[in-house]
Amino acid sequence: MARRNEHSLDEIREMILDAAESIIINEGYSALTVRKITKKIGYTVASIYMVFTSMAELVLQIKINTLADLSKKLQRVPIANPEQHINELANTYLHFAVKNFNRWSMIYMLNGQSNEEYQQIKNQLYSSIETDLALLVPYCSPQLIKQAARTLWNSIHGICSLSLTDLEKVDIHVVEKDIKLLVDSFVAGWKYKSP
Amino acid sequence: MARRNEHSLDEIREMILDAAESIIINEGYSALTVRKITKKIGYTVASIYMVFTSMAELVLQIKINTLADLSKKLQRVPIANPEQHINELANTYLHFAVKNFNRWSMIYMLNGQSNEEYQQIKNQLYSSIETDLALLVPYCSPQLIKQAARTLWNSIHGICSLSLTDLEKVDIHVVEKDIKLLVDSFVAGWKYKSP
DNA sequence: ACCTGAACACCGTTCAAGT
DNA sequence: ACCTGAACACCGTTCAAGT
Repeated sequence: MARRNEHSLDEIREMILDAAESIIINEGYSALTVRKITKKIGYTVASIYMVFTSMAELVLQIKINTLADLSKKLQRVPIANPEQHINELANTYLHFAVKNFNRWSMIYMLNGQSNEEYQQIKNQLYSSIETDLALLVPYCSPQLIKQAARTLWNSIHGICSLSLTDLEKVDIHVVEKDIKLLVDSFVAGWKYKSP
Repeated sequence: MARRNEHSLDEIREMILDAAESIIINEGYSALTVRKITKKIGYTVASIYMVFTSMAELVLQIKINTLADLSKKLQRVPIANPEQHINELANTYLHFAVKNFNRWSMIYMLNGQSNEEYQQIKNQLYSSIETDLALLVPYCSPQLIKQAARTLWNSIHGICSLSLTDLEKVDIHVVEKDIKLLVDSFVAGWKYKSP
């Protein structure tokens, strides 16, 4: 056997990514194995190493794709007054996490590799909030804006993360209210305390 | 072979937990295997199933022990004015996470099992903040106090979590400042917005 | 009753060999 | 050049058997 030439290497790469993604979506990250992926696309186990150096690289690519999806959703949030816009962004993040729970929770699994592209797309997530905060407190130094954006965004993530994983029986409306409480309180306090 | 009777089952259980904990501390959670644990204590692989039903149960027990350690540290934080006390608690949490990074990050690894004891000890973490918040805004309903405590604590965790894992080259002083910014802003805004 | 040895059904990764 | 088959060194878990 060998030599089928039905698909180009690029096509095989895409087939693998698609198969892996659907396994993650349907069965969760822990169910992802090389054997399951390659069986799904009709190739042998070893074929995956023609297009990826390791499982870790495949996983990183999937993480990047998920972040890209998320980033697109956030960019589509309509511009409004800053406070409302931040609340909308946070809510969009929460609902993305709920709807794409298996893909989303995978992003933050510890240990993970990382690369330039990954870091860059993560920084994008902060930047949208930065412009809102800059509008709220004019004359604030860019450095403080960056700090506030990072702090607030990490906080939003913390609420989503613990609320959705701790026990899934948490009502989503409770999480929505927690996020609103955080954003409103933080913004109000930050405005008040800033020059 | 078989039958050595050098140790009671309870002793073996403790030896296993100690060995597992030191593997996690030194090599990280991903390095933890049944074979490594049992080799360390001089027993065979199968012996672990005399005292634990599965690796998952062992891992849950270690998580509980870590949370108990953390809870003790938090309880030792001296009472001060509410705002200062919350800041001290948050800082204690951060430093526990840094010093016990491998044990701490393991607690929040998704998928994990859970039981009564685990949930109970997690709820303890919120309660210390609740009393502080109640002092800050008298006549606030217990329900809103609970919500604020949960929201703030989850936010603190989010900052620690993303800051420490995203890339460990983050300066701890930066994280300290982010946490202070969160706590001060949130508390100021929450006080202002509450009845 | 306590503990073992060996097996079972899995992993990710490698690589000589086949077309 | 593309792809395979088979092996390697691992996993967690089980269980008949030995003392």
